[in-house]
Amino acid sequence: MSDIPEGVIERLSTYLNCLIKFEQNGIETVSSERLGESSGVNPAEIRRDFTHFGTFGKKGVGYDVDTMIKNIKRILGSDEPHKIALVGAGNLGSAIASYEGLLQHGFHVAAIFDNDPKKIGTNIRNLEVFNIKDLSQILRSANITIGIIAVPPAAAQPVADLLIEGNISVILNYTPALVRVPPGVQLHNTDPAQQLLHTLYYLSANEKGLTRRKRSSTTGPKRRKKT
Amino acid sequence: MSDIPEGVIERLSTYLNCLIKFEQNGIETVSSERLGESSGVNPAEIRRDFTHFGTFGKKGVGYDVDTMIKNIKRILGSDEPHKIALVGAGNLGSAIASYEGLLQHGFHVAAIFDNDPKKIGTNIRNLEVFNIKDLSQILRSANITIGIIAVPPAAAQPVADLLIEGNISVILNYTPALVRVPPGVQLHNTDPAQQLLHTLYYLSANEKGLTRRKRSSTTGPKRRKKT
DNA sequence: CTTTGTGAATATTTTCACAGCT
DNA sequence: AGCTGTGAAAATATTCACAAAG
Repeated sequence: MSDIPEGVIERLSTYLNCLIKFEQNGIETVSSERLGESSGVNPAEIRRDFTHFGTFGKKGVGYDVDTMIKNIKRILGSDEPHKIALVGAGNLGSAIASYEGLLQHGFHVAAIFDNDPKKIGTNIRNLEVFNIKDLSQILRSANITIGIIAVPPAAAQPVADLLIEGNISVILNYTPALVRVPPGVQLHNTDPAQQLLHTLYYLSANEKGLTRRKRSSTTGPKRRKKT
Repeated sequence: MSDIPEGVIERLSTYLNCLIKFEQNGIETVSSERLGESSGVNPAEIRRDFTHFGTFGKKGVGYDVDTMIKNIKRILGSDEPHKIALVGAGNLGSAIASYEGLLQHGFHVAAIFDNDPKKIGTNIRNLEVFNIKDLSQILRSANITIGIIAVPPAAAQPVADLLIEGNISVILNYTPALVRVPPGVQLHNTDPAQQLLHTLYYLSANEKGLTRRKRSSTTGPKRRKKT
């Protein structure tokens, strides 16, 4: 039965962002066309995406913004809070710990780890920095399922191994290092260089006078023009 | 003639990363099968991806790692250096300025900007922090084409507007704010929350006992199992 | 014998276009 | 009138399978 394309899931979070924007502007109802404009996705595709999970719209009217936000959150699982272990208390780690976007979506940095004795025991955003030696143990006892690696690249794999030992489900790797994980663990690499590499291709195509364009969003929904 | 699928371009940078790893390990030749193992892409697809740009392999042998790295870099355009304007000299900005991965791929932070008088004039990584008021002007005179937004969310759109005024081609937005850009500017949102949202779906699917798995890489190559 | 490059076959995703509901 | 939900069509992408090349 249910085999939902990955693209659908990715677009869902794009829709969610747009819907939240609509909500903030006091808009209570949107048509797939309106949502299409703001998300850059074809309206028919939006409607079909939704039908994978049920029928949410009112014919002749559209979708209720509030309800749809709740629906998508429930589908994705962001209607419940999720705990994050943040490894690395440097600049990047501090930035992530203070990141508003995470809280807004129910993500909660539950513990910060580092191996630097000068940092261990200090506080970042009201959270004590723990010794990385205790990572696996704390992970298990606090039932944390998401880990963010924000350490120097050389330490990425050892940290990943500790997270895995602690029974992590999702790893966000902010390091340029290639990290290996066993099946069953979701790895997401978030390397600015990698992201920029794609765009370069389209950049040089433009300079050569070819037309090539890309709308975008995080971990981008794929978009190309029809014939 | 040339309409190269976006997926191909994305996979290219994945291959590049794998090839660089091979190179570091002293491996001089790879077959599409080997590259497939390490990148998680079907060997036939890799071969077809390459044929979009020419024929690079030796039958019975495979691909020369070194040559292939050069080829992909040339195709993407990362064989030449690219200048970046970094906006925001806080924790995140500092982390990005020190990011090794950027340099490795020929990206070079050419100027840092902030609006905080306490930060303007200080140095990060040997780079003076400039007043954001001068952003557009410096952008144009230094011919900088890539901008990274690492400021508080509320400032994201105004900063984007300044970048656009400075004739930017690519914007990497590290803010959870939705940023609007005119056609002709490539926008990439890099919001950890957004990235985590996708993974949640697969997480809860697992908890429900369904099998659902995802290999990954930055701005993920799509992978699903065949019938 | 190994591995590429590619026509042909499959599979998947996107889009059209419209019946049907409000 | 206005917009959803969806069969059917079109467009894309992936994979097979094998001839040709070293």
